[in-house]
Amino acid sequence: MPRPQNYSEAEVVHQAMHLFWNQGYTNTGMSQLLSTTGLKPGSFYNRFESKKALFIRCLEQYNESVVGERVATHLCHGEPIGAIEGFFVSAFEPLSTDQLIGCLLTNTATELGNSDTEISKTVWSGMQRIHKALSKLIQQGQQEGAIDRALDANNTALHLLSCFQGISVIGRLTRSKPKMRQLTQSALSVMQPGTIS
Amino acid sequence: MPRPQNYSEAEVVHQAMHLFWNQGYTNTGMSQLLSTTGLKPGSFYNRFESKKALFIRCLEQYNESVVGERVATHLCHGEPIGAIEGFFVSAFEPLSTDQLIGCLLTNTATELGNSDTEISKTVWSGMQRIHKALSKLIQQGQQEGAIDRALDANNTALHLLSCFQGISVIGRLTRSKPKMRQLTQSALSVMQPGTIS
DNA sequence: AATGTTTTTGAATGATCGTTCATTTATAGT
DNA sequence: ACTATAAATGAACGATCATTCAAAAACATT
Repeated sequence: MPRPQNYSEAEVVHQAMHLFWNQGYTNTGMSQLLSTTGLKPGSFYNRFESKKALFIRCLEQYNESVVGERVATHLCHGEPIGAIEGFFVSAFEPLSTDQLIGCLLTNTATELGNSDTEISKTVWSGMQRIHKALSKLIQQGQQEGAIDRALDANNTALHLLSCFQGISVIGRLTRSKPKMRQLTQSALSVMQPGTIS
Repeated sequence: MPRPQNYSEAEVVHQAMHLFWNQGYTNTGMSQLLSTTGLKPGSFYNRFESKKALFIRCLEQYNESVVGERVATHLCHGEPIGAIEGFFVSAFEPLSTDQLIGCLLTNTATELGNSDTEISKTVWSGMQRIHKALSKLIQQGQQEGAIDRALDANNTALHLLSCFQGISVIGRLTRSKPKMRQLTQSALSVMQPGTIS
């Protein structure tokens, strides 16, 4: 009976996510959001409560697809240190043009982490996802003997998460892949007492 | 002969810098800039070319006063590792209410590093200041034997700079001083083969 | 006092911000 | 065909954005 919806909601969220990823929340206007997705204002507000509500959906989608995908691909099997390296590389040297360089969570944390608690919570939950997977992998590596047992797994995972944010910042600024590669190695070196950068 | 200027240009830049530091460039509007500084539009544009021009002056001021001050205070004398720790602490546990938590350069890098090359250059020059001071201090520590001679000083300095950015991101998001403290220790641990976090 | 110079003032600019709403359109069931 | 339902459409909203400009005001010099 009703008129059918002529767009894919998932596709809209996907496209909006990439705009926000590239430009940030405030620097992405409704006009660009509408022109990119092809939606008209009425359709948009019929489906999404507001620009902010869409943004939070994009963050959730990012946590599920981008973060979730990366975690599942790199942090759930294989030799721990190599796995973590793969995780970093996937973020800073993306193979698919669909994946942008750097991290939406990093950008959002600095843009809005100071002012919007709802958004901050969503960003932090995504980061915790990474933290948990890293911590688990480190513990596993310690059991296998690949990682120094004297390290605190949670602290080390937090450190790696923080390094990830740092590389994301440097990468966004310089776009230097050599730097990002070098920084990844430095980040990993905390787990490898023998290795020197 | 001319009518005298009834405000301090340095004070205006100082106040604007703190607004940008807190809220970011895009999220700080001219109306707030004017009400905080007490300037009227005409006076503002008589003195500063544009909002962006003022922002760049704020970045330069930040590089000179905040970064320069921190570098001079913490990274130019004393025992190297303790000095670097002091540098981190000063940024994440500021004593003066005049210093905000985190780093304007970090926030600006993620907000505009992707889109504005002039701003990016100014941000990067501030970061290079930190990098150079760190590198010099590391080399000094290596000569004194306090830091492992096998480390590459430039790479290690870049790593510390990146850690600094990462802590700034995590700090802005969580405001957790224990986390920032722990992360500082983890960052320093690369230079201390014996120490374990 | 009158003059010249520069600043201050504050109203006003056009553009864009995010959002609303009345209307039209497309479908499935009667 | 007609009806009921929900979506699509696009003009329009008030608010705020950064910026401009003509007029008034304050000083040092003459």
